[in-house]
Amino acid sequence: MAEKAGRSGGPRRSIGARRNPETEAAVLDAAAELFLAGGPKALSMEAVARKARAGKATLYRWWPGRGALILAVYERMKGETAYADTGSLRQDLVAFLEYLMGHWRRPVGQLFRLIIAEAQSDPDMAEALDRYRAERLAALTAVVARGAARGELVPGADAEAIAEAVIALGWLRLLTGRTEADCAALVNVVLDGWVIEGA
Amino acid sequence: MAEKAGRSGGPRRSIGARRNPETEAAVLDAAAELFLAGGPKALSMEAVARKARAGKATLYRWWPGRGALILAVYERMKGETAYADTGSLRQDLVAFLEYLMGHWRRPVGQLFRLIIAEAQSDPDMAEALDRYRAERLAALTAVVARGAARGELVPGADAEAIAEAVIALGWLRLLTGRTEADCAALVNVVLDGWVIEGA
DNA sequence: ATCTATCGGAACGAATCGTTTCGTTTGGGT
DNA sequence: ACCCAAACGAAACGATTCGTTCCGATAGAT
Repeated sequence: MAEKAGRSGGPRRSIGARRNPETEAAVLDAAAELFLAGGPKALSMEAVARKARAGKATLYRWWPGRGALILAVYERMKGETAYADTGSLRQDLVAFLEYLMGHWRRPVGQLFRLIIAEAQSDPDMAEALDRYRAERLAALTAVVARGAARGELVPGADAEAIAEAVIALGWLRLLTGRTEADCAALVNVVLDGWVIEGA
Repeated sequence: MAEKAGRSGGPRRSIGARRNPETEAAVLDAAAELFLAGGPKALSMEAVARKARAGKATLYRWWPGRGALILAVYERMKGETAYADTGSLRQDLVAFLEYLMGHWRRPVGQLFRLIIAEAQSDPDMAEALDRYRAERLAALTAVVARGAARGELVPGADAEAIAEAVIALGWLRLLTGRTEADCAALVNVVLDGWVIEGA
């Protein structure tokens, strides 16, 4: 279960007046394993410290609280998001949504659900989530704008609004546990008003 | 602060082998006041029992846990949802979304955010939320279908998908603290693909 | 009159939180 | 080469919450 210290069986010691990477890794490993095994409430500072064989003082030295630790685990788990460029806006959006849904069917989806949940009461988490959301919205807006530049959309279409609607559907499906979806149909609802069918 | 017992200053006693409505009211009042004053984490079973001058055993007798208590408070705070019938589907949806957003700008919106958050880790809460969401989705789907029956939509339009998209935008805005929105624009993004403009 | 379910109150053990203290380890500044 | 500062694990602290379990008192139901 990788509950032992970094290398050998002995406990990790200080490596001097600087942060010990083994400790950081052990803590993040422990947090991820606890979350995957027991869900959100299993991820407590106490439990993480125990499993990682780290002192609580060490945890609070590097992560201000549970929220920061969750974010750190997420940053470590999430991969790069791919934004396809198929030449067709519709296909690009379907590919994005299918990637997103597939991604969220994995443990990282549960973690993202937890982040959204925590953000409803933790201001720091809310701010981090908002940054992340804005970043994703900007990237997807660029995809839509690219399609518009190719002349795929009627004039006056609001690229950001379209991107936000796609993201909104993704969030709703994630939060209500319905990530098995017909992504093409979901995209159609949003997009059909704006595409030039003949194109 | 209405922390005293129901009528006079004396503590509430049992009124016999049946539930005391004053106790129920005092508990729900206390829970609502604690939430409004101190946010989600202020609403603990302990604090509610203290403020309501009720025994914890009494709380757990009537509400299995924090989740059930939150739901009870929400049921008491939420009003009837109005579904306008203006004769125009677009106006109906805009009216719905404006009502929803206006509603959510009030404390009940914070409470609904909390319910969504708790539902991410509490199965009972998730089930209650899903029932509520399905109910709202059905009602809004009926509004869309009514418009379709009036011939406002192109044939083949998926009323439920359109309704879900509108709801998804509402949720995203609520969860990210952006309930001040141009509801007409939000509706347009979803609806423009399906309306028959000439109608 | 007895039964029974409720009420407030108190206490319980367990768990978590966030902080603090302690002794040890070791790199980096002087 | 020496010593200080910082990181480390471990343990303990008081406070809070949880969910349960007793208790004596109350008063409708039978």
